[in-house]
Amino acid sequence: MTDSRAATAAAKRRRLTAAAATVLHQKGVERTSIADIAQAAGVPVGNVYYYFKTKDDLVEAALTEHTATLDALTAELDRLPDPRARLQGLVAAWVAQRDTAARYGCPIGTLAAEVDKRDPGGLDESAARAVRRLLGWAAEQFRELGTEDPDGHALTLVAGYQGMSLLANALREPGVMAREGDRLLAWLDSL
Amino acid sequence: MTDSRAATAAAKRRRLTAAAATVLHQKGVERTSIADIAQAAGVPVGNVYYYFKTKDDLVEAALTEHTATLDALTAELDRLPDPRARLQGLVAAWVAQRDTAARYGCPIGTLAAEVDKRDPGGLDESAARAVRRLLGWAAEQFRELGTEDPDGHALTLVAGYQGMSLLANALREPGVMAREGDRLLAWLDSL
Amino acid sequence: MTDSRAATAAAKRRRLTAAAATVLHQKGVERTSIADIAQAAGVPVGNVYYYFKTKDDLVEAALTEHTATLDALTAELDRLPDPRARLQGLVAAWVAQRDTAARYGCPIGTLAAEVDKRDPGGLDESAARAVRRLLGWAAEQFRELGTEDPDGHALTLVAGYQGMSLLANALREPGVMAREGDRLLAWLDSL
Amino acid sequence: MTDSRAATAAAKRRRLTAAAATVLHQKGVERTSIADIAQAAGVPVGNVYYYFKTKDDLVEAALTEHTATLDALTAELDRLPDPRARLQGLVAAWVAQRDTAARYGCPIGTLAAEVDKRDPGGLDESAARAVRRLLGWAAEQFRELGTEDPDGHALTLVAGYQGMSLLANALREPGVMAREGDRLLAWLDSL
DNA sequence: AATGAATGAGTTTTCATTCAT
DNA sequence: CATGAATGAAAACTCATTCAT
Repeated sequence: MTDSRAATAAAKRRRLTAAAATVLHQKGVERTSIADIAQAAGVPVGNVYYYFKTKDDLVEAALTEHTATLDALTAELDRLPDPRARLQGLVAAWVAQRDTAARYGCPIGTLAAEVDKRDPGGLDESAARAVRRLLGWAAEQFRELGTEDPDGHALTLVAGYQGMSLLANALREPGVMAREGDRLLAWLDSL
Repeated sequence: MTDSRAATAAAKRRRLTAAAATVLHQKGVERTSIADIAQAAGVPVGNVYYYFKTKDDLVEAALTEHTATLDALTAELDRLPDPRARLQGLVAAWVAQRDTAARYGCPIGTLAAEVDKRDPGGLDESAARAVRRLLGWAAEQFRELGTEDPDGHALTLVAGYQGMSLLANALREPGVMAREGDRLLAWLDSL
Repeated sequence: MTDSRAATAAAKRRRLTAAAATVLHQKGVERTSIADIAQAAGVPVGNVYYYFKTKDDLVEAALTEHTATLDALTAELDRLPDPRARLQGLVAAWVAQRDTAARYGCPIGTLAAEVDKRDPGGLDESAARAVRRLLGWAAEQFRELGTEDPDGHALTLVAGYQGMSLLANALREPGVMAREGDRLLAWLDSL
Repeated sequence: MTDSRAATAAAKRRRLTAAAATVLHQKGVERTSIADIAQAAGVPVGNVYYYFKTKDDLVEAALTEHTATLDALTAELDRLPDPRARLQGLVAAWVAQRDTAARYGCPIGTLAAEVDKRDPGGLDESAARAVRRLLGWAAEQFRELGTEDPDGHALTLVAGYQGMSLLANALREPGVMAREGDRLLAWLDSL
């Protein structure tokens, strides 16, 4: 009935969003065609536009998806009692993703960089929001930790992550993630 | 005759390289057409192919150009007697470029990220080389400074730069460069 | 039950027809999508096809609707005792619509012109019929007036209307309607 | 050499313009694809964009072409000593085109009507200019004739032409052109 | 070497129409 | 009857690359 239809439709939208998140991350926004995403989602090209009016909408959905993934991770970490442990858990998660990072970079970072070159239209803001979400969570942990200038520390942490992801990617060396990850862990310990 | 021809030709190649470096940085590789670069260089489109066989060649030239700019900077810094001062001079130069970084990101970093998504063909290697050049110079300074693990320190420094550039760009806030720049300076002082 | 259903269905059909008449006039046949008409009528897109098998059918309905509007006007004018007064009433009605005409042209005229370019299929005939209806009514008035060649006079009158509507529209000047309307009134007076 | 190349290029542009003028008139702006025009001109589709950046540019070129045709006609008529004869020559030319008008309408009139529905972008102005050119020439003749309100008379003449073209087209009856043409000739005689 | 012009494949987007429920 | 969803065929436009002089 309407229900099963709706369920199918919602599922398809989700499939498209997931496909967009994955493919855009791996191939980059400009090198990914709508057809690529459609194929990855198992949806006919023409039908994609029923769910997303423009390619930019798909990029935005991908950004939102990556943000949601991040939210799920931080929600999980929020269950830890110690803010320092939470931050270290985050770093550990980053390092755990080292192969992906070395191959494709950080999803949010690379998307933000690409989106920045696109015609203005609010996409930059979506990317900035994703980044701020991460910064905000980190700052909250530093605040709970009692660190002075929690925003500054959050910036340092996230910049460290983006920098190590970019270098790992440029050099195709997952080891960079491990090395810098360790340094960040030690730094967090020292606070 | 041959000389002036050669001079003209060399000049054109240089103009094209410079234009490529600028435009590719500002608009991104995928959003820049050969015609864009040709126009910026004041060279007819058809003529570009006498100097660069493919678009990838132009990207490579741009990468080389940015590396050369970096080389000029480090050569300048090499005249300082103190390795610490040299590293701090580098950071100061980065911070001085904060508006550009906030607008377009670090040239080498953004190009490396974009190049990574392109079809394989050695371009990645060019980007990696540019990154390694910077890492190498920094490591040398740390070595002269007597720091243990100079490579690791270089990695940390450059990752810090790439991270702060990316965040400044994503957030469109030059202030990020200043803030993190100060932190890097303090860190160098503490070594 | 069946009655109210039928009533609802008939109402929907009427809403669609009215929406088609308005939107097709304002946006033009080719620039109007079925979705546009559906939305203007408050009917789900998929449902439109229960009432109109093709887009051409909707265009035809719009043409019929505009003809009906015209019929209502001429029926009203038919109550005037003097045929000359009826014709002048018609001209007055045209002039009263001058802003709409300057913005979108005469509905029947613009639709006829567009329909003429579409694949053959009887639509032309619908447009021609609408035009002939107007010509016929006018000719009848001229006949009652005792004018010689009433068909010719009708042609002159309607051509005058179509011409002034087209010019008013092309120049976006409602004043054209007033100016030529006055001339037509004087002409009718002179007969 | 460059010359023959340039000649070829200019010729191609002319061919495209002529093809655009013809095809857009016959099939209408919205029903004509770039491929249609390219084919009519014997030019590969992709190459069209070297000469005309957008479809709108092609429409504008067609409008200009039709205006040029009109200019050629009026220039010819300008050689007649009597302004009344010039105006009657214009009407005669219209009537001579009656089959085309009955089949496709007046080029300028139909283009103006279609262009009016397109996204704004100056095309309306091009159409209005074409119409004003005709109006201006006619007004000049009436002025020389010593008629009072030459602008008004010009409007009446051109509106008459547009109206009869539209009706002839809608009814597919070239006879309308002849009939109304005769009336216009008589009217000019009576002034 | 220089250069305006050509080419053809690819991309995003729109839409009339159909279908499954 | 109702309706959200599907589909596939265009269409406009872009561009790296090549070619004829």
